[in-house]
Amino acid sequence: MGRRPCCAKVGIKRGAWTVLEDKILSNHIEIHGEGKWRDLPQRAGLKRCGKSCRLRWMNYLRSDIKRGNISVEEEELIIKLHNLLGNRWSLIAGRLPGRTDNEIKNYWNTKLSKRIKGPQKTQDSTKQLHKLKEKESEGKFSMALIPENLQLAIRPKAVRATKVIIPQQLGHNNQMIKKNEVPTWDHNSSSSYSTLLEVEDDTSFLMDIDIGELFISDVLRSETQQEIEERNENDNGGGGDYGDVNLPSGFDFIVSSFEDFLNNSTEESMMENWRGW
DNA sequence: AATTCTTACAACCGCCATGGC
DNA sequence: TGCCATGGCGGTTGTAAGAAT
Repeated sequence: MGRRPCCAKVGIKRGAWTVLEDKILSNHIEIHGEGKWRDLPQRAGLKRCGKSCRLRWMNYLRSDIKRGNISVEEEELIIKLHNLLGNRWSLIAGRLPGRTDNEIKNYWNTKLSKRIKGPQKTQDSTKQLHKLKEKESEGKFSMALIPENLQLAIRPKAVRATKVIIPQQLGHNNQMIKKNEVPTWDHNSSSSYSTLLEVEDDTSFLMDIDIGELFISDVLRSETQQEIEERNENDNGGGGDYGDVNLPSGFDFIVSSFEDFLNNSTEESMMENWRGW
């Protein structure tokens, strides 16, 4: 049994929406509210696919949509978030009030992806997984070689954004450090406490993203716009503590936390703590 | 002025997660 | 437990407008 198509393809209008169609759709949603998209066109008297109506409403007609150019601040945020989240446009859009996932995706594809060129040191998780699976099918690699707990970090697609939580930070022996508490952490890197303060600022844009949605590798490879530019200028092939990945200073603390977390945890406690974060 | 190329973005498509039954 | 409807997501395509030739 096949899947029922979202709408009958015959007699359905496609392409650009007219002003009249927009008005009909807006009026209908104002009166009846969102939802029941499949039946909406019939109820509203539109010759459109329900999915198309939803998209038009979500991406264009909603009153809370911000029109106009994307500001420098927004752009910076998009870049940061993209480094951390990859092509999870809806998650990124969730951090930019008034912007839609479609808009950000388009902006990225047409402007930012070209600007941030240079050798791609990283790939998004989907591609990573795809490549690994290819290698596996060629017999050059086995997924079994990857510890099970790390396999969990390779996820082909974003799960739905749910709650947004900032992880508590780990101190020695994985003890949680309460927010606003000066950590007793004796970190070897150039800065411990100062880095913590920086991190709190630098990650403020992540305040309501569930860190469970991030991969360790995502954190490891996150770059700020400044660093991207520096890398593009120098393009020396990198170095640093993590192979050819240039680490942003602001993430030292998080990276160290993850390292301690990985080094000092049993598989069970790891999963427990991870979910608890 | 005409044609070609590029850019920007709206819209479409297929797939997947979730929830109700 | 499985099926189905629904909503949502990310990738891709289509096309209008502007720039370049």
